[in-house]
Amino acid sequence: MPVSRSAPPRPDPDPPVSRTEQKERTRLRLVEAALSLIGQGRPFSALGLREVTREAGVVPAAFYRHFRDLDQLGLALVEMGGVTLRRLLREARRDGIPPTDMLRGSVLIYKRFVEDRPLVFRFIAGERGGGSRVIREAIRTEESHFASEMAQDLRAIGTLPDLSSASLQMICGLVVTTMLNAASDILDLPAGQPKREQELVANFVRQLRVIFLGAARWRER
Amino acid sequence: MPVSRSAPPRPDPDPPVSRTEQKERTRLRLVEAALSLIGQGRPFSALGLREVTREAGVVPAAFYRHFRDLDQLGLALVEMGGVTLRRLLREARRDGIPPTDMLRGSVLIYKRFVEDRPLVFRFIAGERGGGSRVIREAIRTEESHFASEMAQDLRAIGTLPDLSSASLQMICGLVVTTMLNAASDILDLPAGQPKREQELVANFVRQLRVIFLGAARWRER
DNA sequence: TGTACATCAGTGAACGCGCGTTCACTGATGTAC
DNA sequence: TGTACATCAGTGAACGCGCGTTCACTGATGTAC
Repeated sequence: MPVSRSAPPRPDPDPPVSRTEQKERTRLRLVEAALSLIGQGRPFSALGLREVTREAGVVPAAFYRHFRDLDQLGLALVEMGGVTLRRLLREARRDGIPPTDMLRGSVLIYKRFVEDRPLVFRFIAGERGGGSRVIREAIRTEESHFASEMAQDLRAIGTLPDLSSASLQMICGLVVTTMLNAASDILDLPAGQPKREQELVANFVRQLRVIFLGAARWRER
Repeated sequence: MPVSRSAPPRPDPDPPVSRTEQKERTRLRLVEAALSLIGQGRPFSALGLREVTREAGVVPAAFYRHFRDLDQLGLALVEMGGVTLRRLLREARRDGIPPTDMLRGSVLIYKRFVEDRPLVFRFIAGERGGGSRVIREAIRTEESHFASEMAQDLRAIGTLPDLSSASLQMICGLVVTTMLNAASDILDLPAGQPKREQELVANFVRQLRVIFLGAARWRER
């Protein structure tokens, strides 16, 4: 396919990739290779280094330019999960939540996130209980940060004004585990069962409703 | 150590082990070897067949006399978990629960079970989200049976009489995930931190209280 | 009860294979002058 | 701008090792007569 001789020099047909940039890309490919294998149903804790590099299309030794071992790659995935969750909150805050059905609104935002980055959620929900110790701990930390932020947001919009911060945190913790559990259930559905999926979502909404009903009646001491 | 010559023939010094009996014992040793490795912090999904047989003190090939592969051994562990949970309910039923502080009473029974068979709980809590598909599904099934049974018990003792069976089931589902999550947290505590542990248990009790408060206010439709 | 044969749980050796890690390398990108 | 050298992300080959699985076996338990 001949190219017009008189074409002006395009600024960046193949934009000059700096070394750091190139490195960053490879790193990302490793991370996404791991996610892709998780997506094929393999638990992260059972992945092999060679398996990941193969999927990423690099030679095994290249792995070590980016991570000391698989646990370190796992921690990068935890970090991604944390970023995703924080984006979720930010988006919910920005949109404002329809006060008429705040709960269902939040769940729909959440559902969109889970469907958007299903593999990250599968990773988090999967390794939360069953990964290596260091990864479990990292996920716990991320979860509790998320719960704290959620508690702050609830406080800011004046939900449950009578609760102490500690109680609000405790309740958000409960919400978070319920959320992650729901994600895990939804992701395990065989594709193309919208009926089952709606049921699961409805059940999830009901569970959250129970929690918030209880929270509203909660009395300190 | 000399033995009295006139000792009557003891009935079963080394009781005659039938072949089936012996086989059953070896099978149990395999199962417990897997549990022991889990107890050393390794996720079940990352265990190897040779690793398990080594721990059990048999030759690798012997494994195949008992299980087709590791997944089948995993299913045996799920089964054990189910049995443990059912025992838990039975015991709670038998003891009757002090009506004054039913919730804390139940939690203490639960805590005893978790401490009694920590490895089974670690396995369940760990593979629930992150194991192979077949094991995840088996655990889900076990969980939902447990939730149903719990719902029946609640109905029988007249708790939450106004709720439909579906709602009761939904709420028990929430209770079960909260329970398993608490088990996972408690088991990850470094040993000898009774203070942290009490906190976790207290938090767990509070979360259940919130759920039951909410359940009491729940109105169908 | 005693004997001869069948069963089969567990053995031990062997297999081919993919694993994680190391190493010296190469060649494109970056830097100094 | 041009040149000479430094850096270092990714390569390819090699290593020793433990893996899962197979196989013919052995010897104690079980069964038939």
